Amino acid sequence: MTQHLELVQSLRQAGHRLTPQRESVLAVIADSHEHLSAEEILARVRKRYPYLNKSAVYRSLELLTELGLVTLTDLGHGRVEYELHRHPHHHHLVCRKCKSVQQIDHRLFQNLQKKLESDFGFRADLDHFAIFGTCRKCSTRTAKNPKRHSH
Amino acid sequence: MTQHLELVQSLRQAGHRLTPQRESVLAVIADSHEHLSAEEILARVRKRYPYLNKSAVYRSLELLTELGLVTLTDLGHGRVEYELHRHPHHHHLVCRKCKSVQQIDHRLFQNLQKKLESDFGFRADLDHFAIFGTCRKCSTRTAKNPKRHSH
DNA sequence: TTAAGTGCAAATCATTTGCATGGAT
DNA sequence: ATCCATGCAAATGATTTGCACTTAA
Repeated sequence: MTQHLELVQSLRQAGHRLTPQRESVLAVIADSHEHLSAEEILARVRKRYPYLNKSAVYRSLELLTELGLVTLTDLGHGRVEYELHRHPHHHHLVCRKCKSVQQIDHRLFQNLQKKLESDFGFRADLDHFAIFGTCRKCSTRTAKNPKRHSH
Repeated sequence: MTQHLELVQSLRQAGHRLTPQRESVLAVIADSHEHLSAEEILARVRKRYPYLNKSAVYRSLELLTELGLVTLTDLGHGRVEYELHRHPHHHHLVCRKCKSVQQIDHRLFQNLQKKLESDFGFRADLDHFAIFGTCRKCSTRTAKNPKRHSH
C-alpha cells in the first residue's frame, strides 16, 4: 500500500500495461514482509480480488522480477519465493538439515559485492541471497548416524 | 577413477552398502570436471553400465550429497547440478540475462565464511556457490527495452 | 482499434514414491 | 538370511504454454 505507487510507475515507464492482476500481485508482495511463493501470492490476492489466474501470477512475477521490482530466491523449499526489492537488503542462512532460515544483514556482503564488480564487472544481485550450510544447532549433532533427514 | 577409492571408503564407513549403481554414479561424477545434472549422470553411466535406473541415480545423489562427497548447486538451469566435492573450491557467477556461468576463486569468500561462522555459528557450504547477477556484457546494454529475454 | 494480457486446461519436466524383487553384507 | 537398495511405473507438484477471448491504452 506504500511504495505501491512508485512501483506502478516503473511498470508503466517500462512500457507495460497496468492490469488489475498485475497491480494486485504487486500489492500483495509489497504488503508482506516475508517471502511468498507463487501459490501463496495467488491465495492472498484472491481473498480480495477473486479474478486472478495462476498463469497471470507467474507471468506477473516474471515481469516484476525482470524489472527489478521483486526478487526471487530459492530457499530450498522446492519452489521459488518472492519478495519486494527493498532497501536495505537482507540475506538468508538456510540450514540444510533443519531447514531453518535466519536473516542476516546486507553489510556482510558489501566487500564481496564491490570486489565482484571491480574484478569481474559482475553486478551481483546480492539481496535476498540464500546461503546454504549447517546452523549452529545442527553442527553440534552432526555426522553421528547415517540417518537421512533430521526433521 | 582417482579419488574413487577413498570415496568408496566413506560410503562404507557411514554404514551404507556399496552397490554397482552407487559406485558408477560416483565414478562418473569423479571423472567429470564440470557440473552434471541427474539426467546427464544417468546417460554417462549407461554408456558403460546399462543397468541403472533413474530412481537409483536420484537416491544415490541424495546419499552422496548428504555424506558431503558431492555438492549440489542450482545454477538456474531449471534443474539441480552436481559436482564432486573437491578442494580447493570454486564458485559461479551466473548471469540472469545471458545465462553465462563464470568460475571464480574460493578465496573471495573466505572472509565472509569466517564471519558467518564466528558471528552466527553457521557453517556455510561455500563451495560451488552460485551468485546471480548481471555480467559485464549484459550490464552495458541493460534497461533499454521491455523485451523479456535477451538470448 | 489493436497489440498486449488473461483464463483455462493441457502439457512439461524434474524429482519422488509405493511396492515387489533382488543383492550386498 | 536379512534388510537395504533397486527397478519400474505411476504420482507429484511447480511452472509453462497454446490458443481463443478480453481489455488497457
